[in-house]
Amino acid sequence: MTDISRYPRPAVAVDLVIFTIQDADLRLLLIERDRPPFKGRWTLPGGFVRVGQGEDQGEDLEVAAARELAEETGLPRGSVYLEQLGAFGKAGRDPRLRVISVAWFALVKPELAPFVRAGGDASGAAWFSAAALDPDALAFDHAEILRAALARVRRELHRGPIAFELVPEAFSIAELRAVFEVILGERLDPGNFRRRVLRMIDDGVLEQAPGKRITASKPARVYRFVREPAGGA
Amino acid sequence: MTDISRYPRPAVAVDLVIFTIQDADLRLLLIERDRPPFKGRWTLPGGFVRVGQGEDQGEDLEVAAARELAEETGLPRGSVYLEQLGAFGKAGRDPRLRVISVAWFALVKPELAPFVRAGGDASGAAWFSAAALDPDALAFDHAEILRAALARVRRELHRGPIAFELVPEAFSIAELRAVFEVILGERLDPGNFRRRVLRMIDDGVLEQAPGKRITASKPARVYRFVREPAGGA
DNA sequence: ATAATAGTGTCTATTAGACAATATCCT
DNA sequence: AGGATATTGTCTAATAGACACTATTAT
Repeated sequence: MTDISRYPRPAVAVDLVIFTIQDADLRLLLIERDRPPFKGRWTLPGGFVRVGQGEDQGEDLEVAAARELAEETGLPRGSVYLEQLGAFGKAGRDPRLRVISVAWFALVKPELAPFVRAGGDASGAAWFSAAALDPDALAFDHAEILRAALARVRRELHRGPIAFELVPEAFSIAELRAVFEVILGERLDPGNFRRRVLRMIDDGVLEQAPGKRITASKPARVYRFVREPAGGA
Repeated sequence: MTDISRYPRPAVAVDLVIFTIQDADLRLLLIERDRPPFKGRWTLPGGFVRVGQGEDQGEDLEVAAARELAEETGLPRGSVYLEQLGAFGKAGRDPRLRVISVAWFALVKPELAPFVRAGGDASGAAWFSAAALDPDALAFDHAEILRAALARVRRELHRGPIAFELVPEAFSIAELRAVFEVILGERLDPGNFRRRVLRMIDDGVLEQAPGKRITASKPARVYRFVREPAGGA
């Protein structure tokens, strides 16, 4: 307890569970490892937190997460929702050395997803269907992290802004419902779901947006978040 | 990206927000710092994660939290509820060196609280009323951690096991209601609250316990969690 | 007897959910 | 015209909340 700078320290990393919606499917971005350990296996994108020397203490934890997010996706900072999941720090989770990872989940709006450099590139990054993927195929303890992320997203879907971060600026009720359905993994009644959304309009959370969404049949109205608070009461 | 063991690393600590209920009041355990920085100020109990050398990677993150909890309270492991809050890692949060802290909250059952070595001891530990305490009086960024802990406990009070961890094994409905009231900071209707609890009996979550709770007037029935699942359906 | 708290009853409003029916637009 | 989806309507059950009332015990 005397000289705290003398004790051995763990490396600290940030790992990201980056979700998006594509083809009415919940997907996440994975990276193929090109070196041992777990060479050839898929992992969550991530990296080490930059820690300075002496006076400079380095970057904030959240800045590290945002930096990795920008590096891995190529998307501008602030354009993607980012929230901390928690710290994962079992001994031995990285066989090389002691690493404590702070995990985050990110939500990429579907219209941005095509700009993410993933796919045929040499980047080694690709989108995977969350439903089809076996978490245990991931390297390190990333299965545990992924499961926690899915549980968290499902749990907060009803209360928080999660669904709205996975839908375009202006969205139809059916599009929002599709996000709910694919995350929860169950069909929702269109009529009942519509009522829930309409109630948010009464509450001043949403408003009608200009334009309509062309579908296979009758076009649907589109909605968006209200920008300025309605200044009620 | 080549030799990951070469980069500077942060120190990693665990900090604890240890709650209990005493005198119908939500309290938390604080420690008075006996050295700079922040000498004489109060802080959340905590300590550094033990990281080994070479083969030995040291203790799990959760083990570190449980160890600190046992050390600071003197209570046996496993007797106190412990849950992770998240990682706090702003640069400069500890002026001495870069420290990333993983915060946890703990819930001490009221009948155990008297055994915690706090009070007149030389330990420098004491219980503080959560309502009366000004979080900004705490050292480091512990105000932020405390606020997050309070928000989390309030948010999960309705859904999770939190309230039941702050009440004796066998508890009256009024005692459980008092926990809700002191955490939420508002009065709850006794009749309506009772119905909520009774519904949990229908659901097989609670059952009547032997004995009664003596009050200033009419004694109250006491309840407890069911041990064996009711094996229904 | 009285105070105090346990416990019950009742009424209203809100919400979720199942499900049917109608409206509107594309092809 | 026919198919598909948006949109509306209706009914039931569950729940929260306000509030009045009764029952039981300590003093």
